[in-house]
Amino acid sequence: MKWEMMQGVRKTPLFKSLSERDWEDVARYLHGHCYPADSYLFFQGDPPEALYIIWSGRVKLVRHTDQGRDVVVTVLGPRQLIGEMAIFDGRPYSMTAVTLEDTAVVTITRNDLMEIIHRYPAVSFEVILELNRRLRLCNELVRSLAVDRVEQRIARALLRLKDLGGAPAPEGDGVMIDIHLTRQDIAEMTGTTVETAIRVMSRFRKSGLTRNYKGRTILLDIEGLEAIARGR
Amino acid sequence: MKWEMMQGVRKTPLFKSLSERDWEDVARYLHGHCYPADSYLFFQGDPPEALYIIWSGRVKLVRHTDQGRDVVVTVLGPRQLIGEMAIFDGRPYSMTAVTLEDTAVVTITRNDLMEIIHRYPAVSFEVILELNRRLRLCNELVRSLAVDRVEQRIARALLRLKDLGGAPAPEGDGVMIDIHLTRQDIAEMTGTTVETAIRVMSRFRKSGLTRNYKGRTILLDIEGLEAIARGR
DNA sequence: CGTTTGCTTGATACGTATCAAAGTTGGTGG
DNA sequence: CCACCAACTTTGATACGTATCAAGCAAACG
Repeated sequence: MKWEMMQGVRKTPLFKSLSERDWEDVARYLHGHCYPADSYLFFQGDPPEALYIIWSGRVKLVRHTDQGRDVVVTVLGPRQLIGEMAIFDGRPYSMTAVTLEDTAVVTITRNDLMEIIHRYPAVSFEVILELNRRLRLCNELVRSLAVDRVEQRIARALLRLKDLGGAPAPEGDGVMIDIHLTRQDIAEMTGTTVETAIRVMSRFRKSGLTRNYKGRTILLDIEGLEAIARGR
Repeated sequence: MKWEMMQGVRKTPLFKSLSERDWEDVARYLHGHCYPADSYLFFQGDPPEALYIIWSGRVKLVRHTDQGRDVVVTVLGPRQLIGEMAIFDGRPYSMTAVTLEDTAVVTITRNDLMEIIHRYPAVSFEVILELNRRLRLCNELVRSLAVDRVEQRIARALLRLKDLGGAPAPEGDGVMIDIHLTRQDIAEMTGTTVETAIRVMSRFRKSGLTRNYKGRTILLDIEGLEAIARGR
């Protein structure tokens, strides 16, 4: 595995508190992999094999339902973990992980991770913090789905995506969400249908809140979107 | 604190793997408290003081929104933890905890718990498993809110409540949900309004799926409810 | 008791899903 | 370079589920 990649992983919250010596021990368990866009890291229902740490690229986590409709629970980027849940309790992955772009990851097998956790309490504590973070985000999502209208939920989703994949807009001003997402993805993130997502998005565009640029969305009026996210 | 209470807490997943000696050490940090029905353990926004372990009774966790509407994220019963999230990352409680009945709890202050976690890795691992469980439930809730109709969500909620507070029906057959919940609570659990919750509940009753008994709900046709929960 | 709290029903309005069809874009191979 | 195909986007018409508003009723309670 490339050296820079190792250094990146070493600075991950999960491992940052390890001493140099302990880190060298842990590093032996790491493996590097690359995936092209639109490939699957694992499927919902698969037995948990490994923990993934994203090095570069983005991955979406999709929850499938009995009858067709999917829910995109979250999109993850560099330094974030995938598959922790299944790893710890040993039950099958509860979602499918799909790359949105070319993606490089570092993996640790379930057995190795378990060993690491029991050997290094500091890692264990970081895991607790990470699960906590996820739980807070998830609760927020529940609240939003329960009480907000589609318009608010989409505004919220855009703002969240800006934090994850925001970059200065390539021309003019605003912040570009540099992640390839279809309207279908946005619909599935916000629990609505493609058509409704499209209608809302173009309403945003016509109001000057956003702009499109080569398939990406540029946020022009963050405050305006925040006002909508809060409910007008 | 009463001895039987201590024994109960000792058998909690969190502590069950401790040796007798370690347990005696940990037990010094525990405190017992009692609350009448409809009282508050803490409010959303309060700084995190303590972890609560329910000894008897039920507690609901409510998330307040900026403009009035609330969401009941979950209902918890004996042996379950409350407040872990806030404890670990130190941020304010993200929800309000309200007792639904007379409730006895055991508490551990934040500082003490942190110390315990760092001293006993086994406890730490149990915490990870518990957060995991919560996260899975939360994701399931997200999926349900995103794609299911109110009828399905309420059916699901009833089935979940049965697992939490189910008891053989006192007369006739069926399973009684022995938790005092208003229609308002059910509405807030499923992200709908009182009126709609009432309409759905009485439709269930008229179809012979449920029955009312002194303010409690008795589930008569579990399979029928499961069919609705899966979407007809 | 009167008052509060929770339950119930009905009429109406609005948001969103659904179905249908056409326009747009990007990529592939001839 | 163009033609073509598939995937994605867009718009419109309509139907349905649910929220909202309004009012009456029952049970619990101080």
